[in-house]
Amino acid sequence: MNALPLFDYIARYITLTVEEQHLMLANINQRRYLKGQYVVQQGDICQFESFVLSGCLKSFYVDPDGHEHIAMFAIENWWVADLGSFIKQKPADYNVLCLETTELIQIHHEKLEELYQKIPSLERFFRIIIQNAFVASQDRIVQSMSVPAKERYLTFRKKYPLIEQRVPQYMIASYLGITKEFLSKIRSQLIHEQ
Amino acid sequence: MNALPLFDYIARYITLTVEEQHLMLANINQRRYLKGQYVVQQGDICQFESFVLSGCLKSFYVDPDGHEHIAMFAIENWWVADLGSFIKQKPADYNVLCLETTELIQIHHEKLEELYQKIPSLERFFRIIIQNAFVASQDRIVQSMSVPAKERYLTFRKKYPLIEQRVPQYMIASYLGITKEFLSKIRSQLIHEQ
DNA sequence: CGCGACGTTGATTTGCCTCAACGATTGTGG
DNA sequence: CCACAATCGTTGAGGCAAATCAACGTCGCG
Repeated sequence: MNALPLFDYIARYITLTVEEQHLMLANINQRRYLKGQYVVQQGDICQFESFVLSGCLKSFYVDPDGHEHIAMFAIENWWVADLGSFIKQKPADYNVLCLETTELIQIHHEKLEELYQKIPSLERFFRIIIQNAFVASQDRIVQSMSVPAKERYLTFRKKYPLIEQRVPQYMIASYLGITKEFLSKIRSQLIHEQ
Repeated sequence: MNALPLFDYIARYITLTVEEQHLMLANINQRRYLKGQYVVQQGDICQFESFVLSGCLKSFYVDPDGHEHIAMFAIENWWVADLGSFIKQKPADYNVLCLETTELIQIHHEKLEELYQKIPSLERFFRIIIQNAFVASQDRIVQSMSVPAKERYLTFRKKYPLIEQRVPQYMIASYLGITKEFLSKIRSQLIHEQ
């Protein structure tokens, strides 16, 4: 298992003793998924929090009309799960699907609860991670209300250049809350303006 | 100071010893605000996390055109702050304003960091709180993309009946991401269809 | 009473969606 | 190595949800 990127990432926020690192290692698993495979499916109970070692995923909701709405993307050094399903251990509202061959480190729900008991500073770690995610999520809500689609697209490109290069445009459109056709028109506008 | 509601609320998630409760008491303050007063203003550095003992507040962003976009409401037993400003100690993007006479319990940023050191289970408490808030925030994003305004209004009424009764409609419209005029039309539709 | 805050209603406009058709690129099997 | 099907992106015509603008009604309150 290649847990180094995970421990590096954790080390940005908290310090783990060697014993704590071993304890974690004993309670996590690495798993490889192929492009097109589901990590979580709507209706499943989400068993794992997953840390992305390599690859790319999307988490999305499929509405009753069959339209897909992307909640977030995840690439290297991101966490992904259906958090609502994970914390309440209830059926998932979201799907998590691999857009590329993807290596994940997964922590099972029960194991994480045990780890929280044994390594209290892990609570701090996840508090900080989720706090940041929450702030970003609030900002995205307000952006979607106050900023027109063209500007949201430009902001996305600036904020997530790595993602923009790796995922097809119709998924970016879905993330931005617009149709692929409309994003296409925005892009052609941007080209003609400059 | 009337910290009972706060301790009751905390007790839903973690158990504090008597000494820990005293330690907390020594590091929090109660403060009363009048209707119309700001707890945080855009540009300020947000110094406090505030727990609502009584009253009602809105947190909102004012865009460059002067339009106001409500990120959230807060009533009894909610927490409110500009979290992004609070955690990074940088100028706030949001305002927090009292809609009624409001009693808050406030924890200063520095004191909270100290408390985290001294009472590790507080990390757990806030992790859980913020996890729930994050899940709700993600759902709101997806809702705003997949559900038309009329349904979002009905969902809001069902989910937050207490808030709906206390705040003017134009603010609910702003929270839902629509204009007051359009919400008014939705309401008259709802009346005429039933 | 009169004013300010809030809500409503109607006419018009607009940002974005839907539907449909048409490239361009890629990959895959015959 | 070509055929042809997916997959992805583009373009245009028409439609709808929601915004804008403007006017008016209605309270509660100083």
